[in-house]
Amino acid sequence: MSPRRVTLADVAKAAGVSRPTASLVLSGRGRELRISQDVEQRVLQAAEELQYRPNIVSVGLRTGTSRTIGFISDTVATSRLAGDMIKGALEAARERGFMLFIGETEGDAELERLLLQAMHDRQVDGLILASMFTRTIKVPKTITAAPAVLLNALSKQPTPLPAVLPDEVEAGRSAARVLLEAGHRDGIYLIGVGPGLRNVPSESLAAVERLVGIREALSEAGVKVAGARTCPDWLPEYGLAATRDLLRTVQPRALICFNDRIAMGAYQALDDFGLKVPADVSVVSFDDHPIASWVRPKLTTVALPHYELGRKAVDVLFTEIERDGADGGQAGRVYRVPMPVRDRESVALSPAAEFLD
Amino acid sequence: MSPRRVTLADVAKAAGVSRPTASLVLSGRGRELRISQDVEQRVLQAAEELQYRPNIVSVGLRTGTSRTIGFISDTVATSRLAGDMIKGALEAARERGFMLFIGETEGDAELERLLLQAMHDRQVDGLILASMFTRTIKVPKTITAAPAVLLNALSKQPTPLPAVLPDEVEAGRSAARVLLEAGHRDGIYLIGVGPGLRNVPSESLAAVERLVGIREALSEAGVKVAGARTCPDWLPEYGLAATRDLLRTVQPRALICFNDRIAMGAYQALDDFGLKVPADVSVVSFDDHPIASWVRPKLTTVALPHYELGRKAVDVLFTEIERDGADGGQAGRVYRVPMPVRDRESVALSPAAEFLD
DNA sequence: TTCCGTTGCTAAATCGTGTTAGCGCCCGAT
DNA sequence: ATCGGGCGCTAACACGATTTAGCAACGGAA
Repeated sequence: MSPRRVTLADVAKAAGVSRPTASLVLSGRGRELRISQDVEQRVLQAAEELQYRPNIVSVGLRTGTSRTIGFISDTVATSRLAGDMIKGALEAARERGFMLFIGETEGDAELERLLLQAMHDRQVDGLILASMFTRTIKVPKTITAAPAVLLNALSKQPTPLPAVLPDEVEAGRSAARVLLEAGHRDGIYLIGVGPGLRNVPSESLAAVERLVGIREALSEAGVKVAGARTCPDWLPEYGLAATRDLLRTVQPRALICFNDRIAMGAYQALDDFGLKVPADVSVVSFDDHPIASWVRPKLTTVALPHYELGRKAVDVLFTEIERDGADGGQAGRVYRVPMPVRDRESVALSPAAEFLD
Repeated sequence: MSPRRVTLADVAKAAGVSRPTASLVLSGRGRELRISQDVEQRVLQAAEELQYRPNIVSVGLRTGTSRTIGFISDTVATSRLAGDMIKGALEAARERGFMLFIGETEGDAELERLLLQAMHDRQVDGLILASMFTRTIKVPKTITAAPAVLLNALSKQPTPLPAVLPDEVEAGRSAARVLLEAGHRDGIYLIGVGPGLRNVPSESLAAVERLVGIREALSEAGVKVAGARTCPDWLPEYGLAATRDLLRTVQPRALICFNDRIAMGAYQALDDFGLKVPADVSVVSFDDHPIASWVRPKLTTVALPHYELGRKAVDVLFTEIERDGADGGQAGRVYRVPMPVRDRESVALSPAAEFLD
C-alpha cells in the first residue's frame, strides 16, 4: 500500500555507519559515548533527509513501553461535562508525546477486567481510572501491573494509588464566601442536604465535603445556616419540591443549592412564589453545568474543573511513571484541584450590606 | 513491580515443546501442519494454566498490526451528542478485540498531521476521521498509510475513502411524513431554510439534503410547502426571530424546523403569539438534541443516530482493512445511516384528518 | 539394501530498535 | 619493540512473537 517505512537501518546506511551508532546518536547518547562530531552530523542529516521516525512498536518491544496511557472510565466519554476530563487528559498526554487509549466499563466489572487486560497486552505505560461522578470505586487488583491514578474517585479498599479530586471542601467555602461577601448573614438556607452532617448521604463525597466547607466558612464569619431541605436525588424535580416546601414556612434571603440541577428546581419554585432572583433571593450553586449559563438570571456557581482534573491526572500519572517502583512515601496521596467560582447574575447584595463600608 | 509476564517461551517449556510449535498450536494452524493431538493438548493446557496472553506489541512488530484503530476528530469527544459516536465506535471495536486511540485536532491542520504521525508510529490498523457536524473536510494525504473511513464528513477533494453519514434526505422525508400521516396538507411552513433549493447555504449538507427529502415526500403526496423563513445560523434566537416574522403575516398549521435549537426559538415565538403546541400548530424538527425531551410539550424530532454512526464507521473500516489493497470497486462509497423518528408530543392530528378513514 | 515419502517437530530468520561488551587503531611511555 | 590506555565505532544479543525451510525417524516399496 504505502512505501515502506524508513527504518534506522536506512538511516545508518545513508550515513555510512552501523545501526547501533545511528541509534546512539539519535537517542542523544552520542556525546557521552564519544561519537565523533563528523559521524553525529552525518547521522542527523540522514535522519532528517529520510524523514526518519522511530517505530514505536519496536521500541516498545525492546523497552517495554508504548508511549501510551489508558483512560478507563465508567461512562465519561459520553457525557458533555465529564468529556472535558478526557480532553484535559488528551492534551496533557499529547504534550508529552503520549497517546490515549480509552475504554468505558459501564460499571461492568468483567468488562473492566477485559479492558485492563487489553491495555496491558498493549503495554500501556500507565492507567487512569476515572469516574463520571465523584465517588468511591472498587479498584481491580490487576491494576498493579502498571502505574495508575484514580480520577474523580477514591478507592473503597486502602490502596497505594494516588487520586485526583475536585476540592469540594474549598468549593463549599467559596460558595459561602460568595454570599458573605455580598453581605448575607441571615436567611441562608441549603437545598439538597443539611443542615447538619447527619443529614447527608455519607456515600456522596461531594455532599459531605461541600457541606463541611459551607459550615466552616459561615461559622468563621459567625453566621449560622438558617435551615435546610434535603433532596432524595439531586434532580430538578426534587429541588423544586424541596424549595416549595421551604417557602411555605419561611422567606429565605439566600439559597445554597447543592448542584445546578437542584438550582433549576429552586428557580422554578421561587418563580411560583413570586420571588425574584436575585432581588429577593440570592442563589448560589455547584457544578457549572451548561444549563447554568442558559437560565435567566444566569446562575452563579462553583465549577467542577473537569478539564483541569483530566490534566492533573496525567501530570500525577507521569510522576508515578517516573519514580516507578521507587516508593517516595507518596503512596495513596490525594490531589485536590481547585473549583473556581463562576460569578454570574444570581447573587445580589444583601440589604444589610448597605451598612458595610 | 509486577511478576514478569508469561511468554510463549514459558508455555513451550511447560508443554515440553519448542516455541514455534506452541505458536502454531495457539494460532490454530496446528491441525493443518499436522501437530499431534498429544502435543496440541499439552500446549493448550499449559497456556491455560499459565494464563498465557500474547504480547500484542510483539505480534505487532512481527506482523505490522496492532489491533488498534485511531479515531481522530475535530472535537467530538467533548460534545455530549457526538460523544455517542465515540461510544459506538468504542463498542464495535471492542467486540473485535480492538482498542481505540483518540485524538482531537480542534481544526488545526498541523495538529492533525502530528496526530496522524503519532498513530502511524504506533502502527494503527485503520483510521476514522470524524467531524462533529456533518460537513466536508480536507483529507490529509498522509492518511493513505492505513485504511481509513470518514465519519459524519465528506472529502473536499475526490478520494477513494468511504464515508459514513446520516441519511438526511430520508430524514427530511420522515419529517414530512410525520405531518402527512397526522393529516396535515395545508399551512406547512419551514423554519431554517427554504422554501426552495435556492434558499439554502450550499455548504451545509444537512440543510440541502433535509430540504430535498421534505420536498420529495410532500410533493409525492400532492402537498406544497406553504412558505418558509431562513435563519442565518441554526440557533434559538434566529429561530425565534424567523418564526415571529412568519406569525406576523400568517397562521401556520405546522412547522418543520431544521434543527432542535431553531425549534426552541419557534416554541417561544408561538407562545408569544398565544399559539399552543400542538393543538394550534404542530412542530417537527431534526437532531434529537437532549433539549428536545426537556421542553414541554416534548419535541417530535428526527434523530441524528450518533451511536450507530460510530458503530457503522468501525464496521466499514473493518471491511476496508480486510480487503486492504484489493480494490473491490467500492472506492469512495458513501454509507447512509437511517435517522429514526422520535415520536413525542409536538404533533397533533390536523382538523382535516377527521375526514380520513 | 537403498531410496523415497510421510509424519511431526524444530532451527533459524525476521520484524525494528536498544544496549552491552569488546575490537582495532593510534599514541605515548617504558 | 612492547605494552598500556584512551578513542571511536561495531558485533552480537535481546525483546516476544511468526513463519519458512528443513531435519530426524520411520515405514513401505523397489
